[in-house]
Amino acid sequence: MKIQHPPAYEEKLNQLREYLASHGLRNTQQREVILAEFLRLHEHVTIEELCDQVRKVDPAIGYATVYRTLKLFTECGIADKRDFGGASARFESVSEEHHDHMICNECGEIIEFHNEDIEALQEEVCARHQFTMTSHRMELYGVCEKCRRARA
Amino acid sequence: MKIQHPPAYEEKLNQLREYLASHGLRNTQQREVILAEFLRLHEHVTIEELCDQVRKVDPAIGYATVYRTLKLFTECGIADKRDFGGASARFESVSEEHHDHMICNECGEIIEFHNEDIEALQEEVCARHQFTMTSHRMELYGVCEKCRRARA
DNA sequence: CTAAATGCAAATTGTTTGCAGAAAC
DNA sequence: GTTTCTGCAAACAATTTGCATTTAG
Repeated sequence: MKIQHPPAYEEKLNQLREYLASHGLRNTQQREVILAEFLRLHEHVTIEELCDQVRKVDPAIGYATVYRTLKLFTECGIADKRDFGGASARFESVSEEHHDHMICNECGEIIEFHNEDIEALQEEVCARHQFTMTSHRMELYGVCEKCRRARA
Repeated sequence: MKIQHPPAYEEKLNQLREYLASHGLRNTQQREVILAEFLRLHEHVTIEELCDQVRKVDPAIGYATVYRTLKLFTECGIADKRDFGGASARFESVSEEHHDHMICNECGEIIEFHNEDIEALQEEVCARHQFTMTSHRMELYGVCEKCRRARA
């Protein structure tokens, strides 16, 4: 049985292997499984969600390994740790195009968006404060269209 | 000995009392102490920082009470829970003028700013997605002027 | 009086770590 | 072979909760 890999898998796997090689670290089955399932899952995954998914492929993989592996992914630029108020942190895969989030307070839906004008203004604000920005996050909280309708 | 109260204390205390009254809750000494010290402390306080401060006034007040009280403050619109990556959450007092934050990755300094143009664009983005925004947060991470100089 | 609030300690939850055995290189 | 990695369980840290006691209304 041939395993179906998610779209960017090969590319990210190479990225991972390069990082491991150049840091004297080793590649393992677990890391490949976690990478595949991480990429397969919809964005903004919780460790717990990811763990559940990973265990469908290999039930022996433990929480600690998933935590350690996601930390590794973050270091090598594959994943990004995000944190929307909820109890546990969320991770998403790093993509070329940066985006921000709208979060529905009612159903929890997360909508991504990107706005070049806002980004430009952020740069401007930083320049004014002599601040060298390396990253940013913006989250808009509220009620999504669906929930607003459901209310009425 | 007359206790010196922080600036907005009377106003916020009224706000608190109104909320308590209208919800069948009771006002207590502890709540007033915590309110006073919360307002006195610089913004973006950790529960632990606040607890230490509160205990200078009344050493018997416990962590649990501070936690419970800040949750209460959040509900009645006096405090706002923020969360910049660090281990524990931070609270700041709700002020009329909304602001966002720049956080220095090196020294941890938190700089506040406000930009009307960005706010307007956020509204625009929401409108486009039929999203009803109730609040938002924006954080710019990077290196502040002081640290950048220290590097060179 | 009565219901709500407090303080304590124990419980929970998310995350990290130490260590013996397993797996990469 | 040697060193890193894994899985487990124990350790940790932040936060919450149960309960007997105190206190506000």
